[in-house]
Amino acid sequence: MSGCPVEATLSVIGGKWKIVILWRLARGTMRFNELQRAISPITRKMLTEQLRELESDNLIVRTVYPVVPPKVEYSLSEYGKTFIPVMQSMAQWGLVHLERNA
Amino acid sequence: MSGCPVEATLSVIGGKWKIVILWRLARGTMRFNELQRAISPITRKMLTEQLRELESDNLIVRTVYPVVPPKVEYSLSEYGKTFIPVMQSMAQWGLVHLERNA
DNA sequence: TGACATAGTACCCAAAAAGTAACTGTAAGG
DNA sequence: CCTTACAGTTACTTTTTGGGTACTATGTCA
Repeated sequence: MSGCPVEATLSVIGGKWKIVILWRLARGTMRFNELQRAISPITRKMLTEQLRELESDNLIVRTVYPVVPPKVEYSLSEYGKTFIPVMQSMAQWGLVHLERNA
Repeated sequence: MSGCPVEATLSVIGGKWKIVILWRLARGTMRFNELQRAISPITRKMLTEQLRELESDNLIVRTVYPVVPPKVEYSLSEYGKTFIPVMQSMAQWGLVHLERNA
């Protein structure tokens, strides 16, 4: 919107849960309910919304298996993987921050 | 809250404008109205709130000069400066993202 | 026959975040 | 004497966000 790179990043990961979701998926593919349990107390509604947005930004890939009960897997796209270094630098700083405020 | 380093980082910079403010201050000290003009359309209220929170997290320093009209300067604290690399990696990724979606 | 599991959607309401407008004090400049 | 500048604060309204509940489909298991 503004052309500022930092704001561009924020617009993609601005959602309350997006980075947490991406951070989980960085460790590997997960199913919907798996994500929900991992990130609790996120609600199904919020999880769905955030996943849809991440998908439309091409950061994650949604794979539906036509089975019953339904099976849907989420994973980072190749593009989404380019975001891992950013999250790593966040994690590193967060670690220091946690120690500092311990 | 959760002990997750990424979430810890998010809790500090979660405000809508915080990173933008920090990113500005990374280039140097700024006065209140200077910041407001630079970050428009942020409102005075929001700017005040975000600055106060950043200050109480010790990321920025507020310096008041007892003159009329008032003069208040904001700058990154030493601790705040440790966040610059994180913002740089965000900016880098944002640049690629902007090009990709150009 | 009936419950269970998965991955959602639809709708309504409450809470939180953000915006708006008016007000503060004081000195300088016209 | 009236206006402008700065750096806010306060009260009120609006918008956005998030939560709760109920509902969907259908194959398997008991």
